[in-house]
Amino acid sequence: MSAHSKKSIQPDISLTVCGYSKVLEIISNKWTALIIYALEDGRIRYGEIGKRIEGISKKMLTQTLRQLERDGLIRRDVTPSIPPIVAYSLSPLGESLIPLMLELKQWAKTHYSLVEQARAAYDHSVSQEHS
Amino acid sequence: MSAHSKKSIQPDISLTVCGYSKVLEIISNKWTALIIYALEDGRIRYGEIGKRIEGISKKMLTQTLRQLERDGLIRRDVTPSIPPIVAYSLSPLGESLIPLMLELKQWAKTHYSLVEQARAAYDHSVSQEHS
DNA sequence: CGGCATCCTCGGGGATACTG
DNA sequence: CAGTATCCCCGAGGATGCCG
Repeated sequence: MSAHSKKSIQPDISLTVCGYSKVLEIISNKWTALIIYALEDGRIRYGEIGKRIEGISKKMLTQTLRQLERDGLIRRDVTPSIPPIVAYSLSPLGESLIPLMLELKQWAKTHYSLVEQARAAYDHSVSQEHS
Repeated sequence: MSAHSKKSIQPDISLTVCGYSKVLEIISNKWTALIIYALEDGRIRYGEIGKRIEGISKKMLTQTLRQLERDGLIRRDVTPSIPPIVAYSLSPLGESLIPLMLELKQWAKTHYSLVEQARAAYDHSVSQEHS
């Protein structure tokens, strides 16, 4: 290969390799961030999470919790009473995400209004040129 | 409201309000992080981005670039020659994301192997209990 | 209470072809 | 070169119902 040396550029950025994407793959599901947020305060029961997060269904709550558990970010403790009590809490690995998440929130606090301005300006200029 | 004070819990975590989610909504599209990564080195042409990112189609490249532009994170400079030259670069707002992204990468570097271990352990224990 | 099983919809995103 | 325009498919995720 490359018998002719036109200096062909090889891909050097890949979804499965890029560190950015690997973390986002973990925390960017629709409800993941919300659940982590709910768990920040400490140990909390299944039902309580559902009540605190607006609009989440039991299906997605369970599914997202399972994923987080599988990734080792949260712990699931079952008290086998009737009815059962199931409480979730962040694992040490999960807690290591908190500083990261706080900076996400901080960025939003200081920059999100600029994003909204940019969107408004962009949409306006686009609608103008189509008139 | 709350005529009866059973201390009914109100949702206090919302997709549209949570700072975590607002940032993730911006940077968590499939190709967004990769493109930001490609732009970190500085001004770069459309075609070059496509060549550097493995597996991206022209459609998704254009579409993701448009979103980033709309959000004010990147700038698009056109030199109207034939053929045209279009170069993209991070805006100041986009550059403000870089420290955040670096920490995402750093977290992956130090913790991702633990996530993989947790996944393997979880999958193993699940397959065990179904035998 | 804390799930799991189903069904269904909607849109993200891939493949391909055309264009100024 | 730097895009549009179409068609199409698959899977995330919502709604609903049943269960130990």
